[in-house]
Amino acid sequence: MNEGDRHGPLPLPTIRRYPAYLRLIRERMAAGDEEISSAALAAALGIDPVLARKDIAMMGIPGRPRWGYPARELVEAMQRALGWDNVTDAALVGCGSLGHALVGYGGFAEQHLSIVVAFDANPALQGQTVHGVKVRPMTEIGRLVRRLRIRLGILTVPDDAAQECAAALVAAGVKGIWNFTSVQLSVPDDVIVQSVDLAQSLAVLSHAIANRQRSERP
Amino acid sequence: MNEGDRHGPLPLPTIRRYPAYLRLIRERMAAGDEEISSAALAAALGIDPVLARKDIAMMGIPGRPRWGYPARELVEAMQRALGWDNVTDAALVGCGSLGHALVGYGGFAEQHLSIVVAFDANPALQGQTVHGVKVRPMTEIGRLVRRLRIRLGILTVPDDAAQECAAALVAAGVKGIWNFTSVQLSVPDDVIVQSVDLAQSLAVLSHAIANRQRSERP
DNA sequence: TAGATTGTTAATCGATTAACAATC
DNA sequence: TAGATTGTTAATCGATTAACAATC
Repeated sequence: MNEGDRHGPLPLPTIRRYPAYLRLIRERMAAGDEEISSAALAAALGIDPVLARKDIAMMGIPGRPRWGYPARELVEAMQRALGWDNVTDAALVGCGSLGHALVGYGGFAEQHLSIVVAFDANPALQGQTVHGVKVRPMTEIGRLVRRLRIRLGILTVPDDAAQECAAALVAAGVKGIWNFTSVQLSVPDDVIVQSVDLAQSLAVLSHAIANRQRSERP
Repeated sequence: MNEGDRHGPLPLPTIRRYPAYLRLIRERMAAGDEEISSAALAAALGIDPVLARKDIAMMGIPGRPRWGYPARELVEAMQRALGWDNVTDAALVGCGSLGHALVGYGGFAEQHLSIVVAFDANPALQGQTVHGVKVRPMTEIGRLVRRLRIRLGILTVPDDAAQECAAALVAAGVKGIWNFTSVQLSVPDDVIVQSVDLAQSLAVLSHAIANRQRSERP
């Protein structure tokens, strides 16, 4: 069955693989390829080729047996699915070292994400410029986010300020929050929170290391 | 069935929830509580209480009907499962802005992770001190990591240096790599890679935002 | 034609949820 | 005792893998 532009929400694991597919396809296009096989995509991600084909089928892009899939169409469809066909303006709240790192990270351009304002509670930072972005006081979140019609907030404040800042972003009309704190934010149903939890990630790694060691010399 | 100290690898979703459980239990202990119910744990994480009970059953800690689970025992068992009962020394490779942010991040102390050396290819950084950690040239990875018996490497270099640095860490005896690049590292079977992929996380968020918008005004 | 690759349907697997029994 | 909470077994659900047909 070809669902074509069904435009419904896609399975999360599929979505998570799209950026890696995109990276590889762009590389291959730069090298002159116009078509790419599910085997090539799968090899790059370390997954089974059928899985790659399923992920592609979700977008309704047909492939040609013996040739593979049209690279350009794949890129366009994946970018559309991810909302990366337009630039998304974002507001960063919290200009500590992690906030600095995110503003300075060049990789977001590829994902059409652009941090256009930054906020911090520290008066010493206010007015300063971080990688071309001016730091404003927290009290201006409402006014500026609303005026710039920003839909995405990036939260890199200390844990104890997280809920309060999230509320300010939501009140200003943000529709999604990229949460780098370890607080479970409470927001209205129509706002989406995506958390990057370093403790979670580290837990998986250290559990695996600790466990291997135990089984090797018990 | 009570599996007790089975010490086998636990399901990943369970492991990922342990840090959040730990955070809450420590808070409640600080407030004087000595027992905690599965309902309290579940509420803090936004999950079903049975799921919390299953996660606890994995460690073989019995609870008391009408009382809950013994807080201290939970903390000890979870820390043991995560390998957080001892301090883990780590080496950081790549002192760009993200590397700086990680060295400066205070939260790792809670997880008994300690960054004890840092490396960078930039001669201008070498010899400088970042939050008390001296930056060394890349060429010393082998010697120092081996001498300090470091088992965990943190990779925060540009993508094109990632595989090379990973190989150096592995050659020096590292057993796990916390990978902040977007490269799929190839390492021997006995080395574990845990990746923090910001593009993946952002993809989930922007897909959700883009999708809601489409369904609201189609 | 032969062969590589896509596409589809069924089986498996793991995690979560539901239902209910056991216990303090 | 009554009631809250733990503990266990079965059902559901989603994603991946396996098997095989279709197609250029």
